[in-house]
Amino acid sequence: MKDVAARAGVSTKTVSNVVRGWPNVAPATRERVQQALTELDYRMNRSAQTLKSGHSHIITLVVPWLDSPYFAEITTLVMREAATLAYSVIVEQTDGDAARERAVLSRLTGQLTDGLIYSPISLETSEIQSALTQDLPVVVFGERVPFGMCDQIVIDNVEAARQVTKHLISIGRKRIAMIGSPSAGLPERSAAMRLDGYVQALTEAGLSPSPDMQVDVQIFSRAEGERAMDELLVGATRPDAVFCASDLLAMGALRSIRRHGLHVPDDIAVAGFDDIEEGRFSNPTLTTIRPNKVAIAQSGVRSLIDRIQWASDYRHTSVPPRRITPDHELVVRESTTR
Amino acid sequence: MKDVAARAGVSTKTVSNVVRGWPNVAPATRERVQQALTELDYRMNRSAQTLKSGHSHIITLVVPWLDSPYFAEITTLVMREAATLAYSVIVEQTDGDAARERAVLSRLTGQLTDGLIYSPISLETSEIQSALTQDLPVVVFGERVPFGMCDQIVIDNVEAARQVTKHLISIGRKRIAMIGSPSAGLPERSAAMRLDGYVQALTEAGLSPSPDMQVDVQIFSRAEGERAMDELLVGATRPDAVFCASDLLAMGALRSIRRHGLHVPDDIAVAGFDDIEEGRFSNPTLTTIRPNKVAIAQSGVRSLIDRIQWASDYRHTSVPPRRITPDHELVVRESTTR
DNA sequence: CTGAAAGCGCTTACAG
DNA sequence: CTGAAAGCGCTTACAG
Repeated sequence: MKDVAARAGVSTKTVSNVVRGWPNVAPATRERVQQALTELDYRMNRSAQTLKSGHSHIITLVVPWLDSPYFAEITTLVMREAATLAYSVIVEQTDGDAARERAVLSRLTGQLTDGLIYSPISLETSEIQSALTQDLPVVVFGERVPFGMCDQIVIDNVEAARQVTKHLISIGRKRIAMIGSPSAGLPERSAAMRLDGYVQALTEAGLSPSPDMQVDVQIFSRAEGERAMDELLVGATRPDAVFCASDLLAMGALRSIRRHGLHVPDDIAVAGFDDIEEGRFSNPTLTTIRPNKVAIAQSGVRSLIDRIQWASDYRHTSVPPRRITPDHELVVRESTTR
Repeated sequence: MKDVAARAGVSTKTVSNVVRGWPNVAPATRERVQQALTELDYRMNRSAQTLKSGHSHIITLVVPWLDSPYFAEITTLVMREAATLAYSVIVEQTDGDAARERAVLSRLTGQLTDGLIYSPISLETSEIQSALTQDLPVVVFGERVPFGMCDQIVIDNVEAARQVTKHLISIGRKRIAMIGSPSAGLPERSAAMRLDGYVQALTEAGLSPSPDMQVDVQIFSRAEGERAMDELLVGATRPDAVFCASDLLAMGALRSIRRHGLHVPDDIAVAGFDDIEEGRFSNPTLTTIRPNKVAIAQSGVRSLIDRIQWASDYRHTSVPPRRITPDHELVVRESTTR
């Protein structure tokens, strides 16, 4: 930058003004500086800019598993939205493990990141709370924190689960199981919400929820879905429908049912949750809940960047935490249609 | 750091020595500094460190699509390996679009990244070459650059395609089609390599490759796989086997075949490439080539970090480009087994 | 509209 | 083993 200034015969202040597109530079000066810039093939040193300005234009996205299709899709959309706002994205993976969720939080201040989009699975509210006192802007995806603690983006899991269960009832099923109820190994709050919605729908329809028909899992994976369905199929009463708390679980369930020589949906109807692309091509295609992932990603990124910019402009004032609830819809496919 | 130094009664040099774990600090001094560090809850300012040292400990991974299962799996593994070496990963997505692949390359110098793992799809060799003159360490995944241009990680696509095609021949198939041959819309070099291997295997077995049996695609997606299979099924001769250049294409092909009321593998055997987890649960499960993804990710990250450290230690010498070829294996599943 | 100068928080030869 | 000091490359009040 000093070289550019010398060549253009101005101070570095003016070069900086031109580079950053400030308006009050005389056209002739701007011209001269522009030329020097291109002649010297000037590239801004971002670490110097970051040091001085306090902003890296990098945000960090913390996800439990990037190779889970749902999170891969969300991550893609987050990156797309961040890119349009000129931010880069560092991705961190925790495997949903409490220790690693904690580690990521603890070593964040002073890192090269302006803020955090965080999808906790295992970490307790209190720990998240204390991490929030570092004055790094944070937006949380999901149900893991209570309302009012920080900005959060979360769909109405109870209502969505209720809808899909009602759909299973509406096609005449009576013995409706659920795979993916919460467990010690899976503290994910959304599992509990989805169980709530499922129980509500059954109760409203006069069907009594039975613990025998609810199988918990360690993780939302195909393998766990298959194992859980196996368990249901050796049980006393065979279900005629299964609501899976995620599409990945449903994929495993489909495989188990097939292995047992049964047919979907004739013998057992199957529904999932997430609307991953895989479910639009599986055999049979999968009925599911489609959360508005574009809205989730966009509102997450925008809330975060809002807060980053607000924090730097008005350090003294504070904005109350916001909660954004993207919409969702039931998508009916072959797995619940004759 | 100044505050810490004051509190411990030492210079910032000594604090820096302690923080960075340098050996030559007197135990008593170290002790005092450590205490001051914790009392003040000191966090290193990474942007200052980056500015001064020239290293951000961030690497950038450029992928065409993060929501493609293959790349999601690779990205996960890259991040895991980077984390063990204390590097963070910025992920950039290009959609396989030449303009965006170019953009990512052009705005890299001076960015907060120490190096690049790059998976080009569309960009011409010459353009990649010129970008390589920026002295940022780069490792390329895939076939897009000629040997010797830079470090690259690539499996033997020809041999792998040959193997899978030979397998289809070995189960008695005669009319073996291929989905995913290269096209203008899909300049991906690995598609060409896989076509080569397929043609070689047919020729060796005395079967003559026919252009009618090779359908190109715009992108390795489920939707394109379905479309391509539809095309094959309305053709003059119905294939009795299909080699798909990726598992995602195969997923689409399976759906098309099912829609046409045909059976896999009895009517048509199907094989893919990549071994994404989806193919271990699909109906039927999918025969495929399993590239050693752990090896790909690990050798990519290690080569890059090697080069980053080498570059800073011995600016004057140069290391010749390396080419690493991770192994692969054929995995036979239901889609090619009666 | 433009310049001179301080300073962001580190690292690192150079002395001692 | 430790300190004083320069400097990485920017940004930004403050003058003029």
